[in-house]
Amino acid sequence: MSPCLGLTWHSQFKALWKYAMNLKQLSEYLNLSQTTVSRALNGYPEVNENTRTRVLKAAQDLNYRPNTRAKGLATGRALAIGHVIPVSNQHEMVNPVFGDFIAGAGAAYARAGYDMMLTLVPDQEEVRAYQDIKARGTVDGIIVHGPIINDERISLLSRIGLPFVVHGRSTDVNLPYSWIDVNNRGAFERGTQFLIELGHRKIALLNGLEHMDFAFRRRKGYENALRNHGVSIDPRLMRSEEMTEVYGYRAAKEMLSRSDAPTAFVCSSIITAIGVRRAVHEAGLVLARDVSIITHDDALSYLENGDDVPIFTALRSSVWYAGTEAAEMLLSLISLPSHAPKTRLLEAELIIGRSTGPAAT
Amino acid sequence: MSPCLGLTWHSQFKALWKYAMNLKQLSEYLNLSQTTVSRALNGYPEVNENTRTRVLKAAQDLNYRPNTRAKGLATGRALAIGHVIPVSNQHEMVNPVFGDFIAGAGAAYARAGYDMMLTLVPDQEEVRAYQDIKARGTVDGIIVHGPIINDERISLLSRIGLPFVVHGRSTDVNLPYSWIDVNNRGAFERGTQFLIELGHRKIALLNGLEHMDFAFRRRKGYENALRNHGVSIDPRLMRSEEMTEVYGYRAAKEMLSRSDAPTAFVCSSIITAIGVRRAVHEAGLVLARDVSIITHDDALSYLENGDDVPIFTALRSSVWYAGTEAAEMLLSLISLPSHAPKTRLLEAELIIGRSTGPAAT
DNA sequence: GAATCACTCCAAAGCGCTTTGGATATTTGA
DNA sequence: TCAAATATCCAAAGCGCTTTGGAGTGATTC
Repeated sequence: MSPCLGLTWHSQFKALWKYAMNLKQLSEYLNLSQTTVSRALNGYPEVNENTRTRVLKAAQDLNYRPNTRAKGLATGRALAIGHVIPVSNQHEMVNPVFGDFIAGAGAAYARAGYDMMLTLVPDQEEVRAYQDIKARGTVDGIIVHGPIINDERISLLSRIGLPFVVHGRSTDVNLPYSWIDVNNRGAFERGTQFLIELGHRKIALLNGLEHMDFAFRRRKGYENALRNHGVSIDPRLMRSEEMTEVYGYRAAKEMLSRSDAPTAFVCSSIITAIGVRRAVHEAGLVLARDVSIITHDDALSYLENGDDVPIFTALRSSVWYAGTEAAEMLLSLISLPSHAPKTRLLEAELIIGRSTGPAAT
Repeated sequence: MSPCLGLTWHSQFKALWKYAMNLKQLSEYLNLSQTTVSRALNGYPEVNENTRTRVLKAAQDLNYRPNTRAKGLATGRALAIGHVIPVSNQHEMVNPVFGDFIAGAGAAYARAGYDMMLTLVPDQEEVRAYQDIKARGTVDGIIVHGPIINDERISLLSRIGLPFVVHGRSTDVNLPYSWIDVNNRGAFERGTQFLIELGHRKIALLNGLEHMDFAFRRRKGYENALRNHGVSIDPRLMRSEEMTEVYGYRAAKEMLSRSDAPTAFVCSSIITAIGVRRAVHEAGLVLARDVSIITHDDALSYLENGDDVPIFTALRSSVWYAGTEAAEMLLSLISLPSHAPKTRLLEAELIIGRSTGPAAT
């Protein structure tokens, strides 16, 4: 049954390593019980240090790793975090923000030995999807993306008892819950005020979809600034759409063709701002002189806002950083489930770039 | 032990649903064996149709879902696909292409009942990471992203025996393996030729990092076209970097300031092309008239290349589509492991937009 | 009327791990 | 010197599921 020559075993297993080895094989190879090997690997104290090093070396040599599913079954934990991305069926769009956020979070998970699971969920099926995730037990907690106003997912998840952290917040939800968010209202109020102080009065807002909470708050900030300075709020200068380049272009083109064209634009995304810039150029106007643009900037790695001198004057907040922070909040929430919800409000920096200037008189 | 009133049980379980219920409970509730319930749920024939509908209804009502880990342990399959994204440590950049690809793949997985796992891997640790994934058995197969020239991951994965599909190919790897790729060489040859036919002779290439296989092939295509038309290949007109906006801007700005400035640019990404456009404007030049741009376009949802009339003349190939196709290839590879590797070469469309025109004479 | 068959259903083993509750040496204390 | 404490190790149960190998009905066949 068990050949005595370690070497024989060794080479035998070595040859077999493509068919992942298990604890039983490893313990037979070591002439130890599975219990002891398991304890040695997991750092329990009741195992001789010599034995432990022997076990660790063998595990290393034979390329052993515990099977995730089995470990999960036995411990009741999945060692995985889920990211649930709502997908509108009409347009299966993936906000580029998402990639950077995930990259940040992924780094944190890797440090903690957690896996990351992605689930795309059509928005009609959300309730089912979350129940599903909970019941199937594939993850220990989830990050909620793209919260809308009064997002029912929050009460659902609290009811279900699945730890979660929201990237963003949800206006009108009164339950306590964990979130990390940028101060969107404050940022847009500041940005709009900055334009007003430059003398602009006709300031357009090219916002994201306003059932999304972040966009709703941004509009509030924009409106606050206008109100505080006695500038009238003109619905004709406000748009709310998916934040594409073409959207920025079209909206700006249309507005700039009016007799009472706006002299400044506040954009919710650098991509939209790029669209606005295109319209500005096409209209034969000059940025910062004829038309000013200020935009939110998520500091995406592929859309850096210039180098030394920023292209756009911007409200900057790194979404990559938000990702790592959200991940760490969730991990600590999972390890200390009794604790109260954590919240974190990030401030956006106002970066002065080359897209703003005093209003033409 | 078992109260007779179905109602009692029902409400009892209903109250408990936040603590996911299991097969044993469900079968006790139904007064059936676990075997029968399992078979009923999984569509095996040896179960009465009445029983089956009764089981299905109860499962639905009590919100039962089989535990993924347990199911995986029992079946030996993970019902999950892994996506491994190499991350250079210096710059943790996430190519925006990735989001769209994932979205496409995710749709396919959802249809097939598979989960999606993401792993970010620092490129020094790749070998370990893949062995890890195999040994831990968390996924049934993986999608390999961002292949470089002579990518060692391919032979590693074949050796390990983990089904995989590469998004892209790897020059100099001679093993058979499954991949889906765009005809990058052909596309860039066509695009460059298009510019030559418009009379351009000084054509710059703003490529991605050329250790990446796609970028290497694109350069080959570009060079082929120049050679075929007797245009000399000028290293001073060729750049190879991470495809950001700032890269396009800087490179174009520098080149346009020369006495023998290029009259056309071939870009590897629409984002880089946007940077070039910025430099062109800033130099007081007019697109299509003074300087032409042709770019690869991955048809990203947030970076649509205009609407009716494309902004850029482009070589278009939807990465979202590539994602769904890759996913389906992998799924079929997993279900029929004996089959030979599948390969799929997608052609990029040449889209004529408003960024190209005849060379100024 | 016994044997065969199709139809339903079930008990129990097993997937690979952790962990409980000892068992067996080895030291220690008085 | 013997009991008690300590240090190591182990057998076996259990996590929630699938699946093997029957068992128990009636209905059908000869």
